[in-house]
Amino acid sequence: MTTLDLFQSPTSDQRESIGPCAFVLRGFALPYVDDLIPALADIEACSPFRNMVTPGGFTMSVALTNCGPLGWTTDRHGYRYTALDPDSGKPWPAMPDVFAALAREAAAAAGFRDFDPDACLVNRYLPGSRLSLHQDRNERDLDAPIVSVSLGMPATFLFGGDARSDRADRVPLHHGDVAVWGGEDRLRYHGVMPLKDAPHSLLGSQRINFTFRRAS
DNA sequence: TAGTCACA
DNA sequence: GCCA
Repeated sequence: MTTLDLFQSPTSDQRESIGPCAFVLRGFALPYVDDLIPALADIEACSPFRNMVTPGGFTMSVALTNCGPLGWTTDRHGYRYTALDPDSGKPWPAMPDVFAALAREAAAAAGFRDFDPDACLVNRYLPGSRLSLHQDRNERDLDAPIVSVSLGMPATFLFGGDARSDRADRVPLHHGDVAVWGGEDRLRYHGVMPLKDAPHSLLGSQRINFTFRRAS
């Protein structure tokens, strides 16, 4: 029996290793999609997608919103997690149970037990949207993994090293795929190539990504 | 450097 | 790779 056998999950059709502690779970989110979409509509109704500005003064091509106790935001002064939506002044919408369940199950399938996310960043990519290489390093607890769910149009995920200059692997991500990384891979640089327009049957010309984190 | 640009 |  190999180490991976210990992590087998009945709902995980296919697991790809992209690092010592990093995996792509192909199609893992598919059974959840019918519940995720209406929940997303509720979130968007409370806290609409918006294009935020980075500390460098540039507007992100990716539009975002959040759900859960904490939400990731950026402005001219830096990145941070906030309890309130800066646009509405109200708390971010609650994290739907189905979101938390998916994140927890995916983490477990990748070998990370008891993942309890308090933040879900929701990113919307339109054709041309991209995310340049960056690290997720604004979370208090770096022991918890990152769980990233892909819906809609496919994208090329870039998975680099611990330095920005390290070469990045290109990983295709499709509707329903879930990427999970943590442990020694927790601080690896990653990003998304400019999105190509290839309309998805369910979501049209967009890609939705949920990124679950333990921020505090 | 959660972005953009110039240049090889 | 530079810049800021």
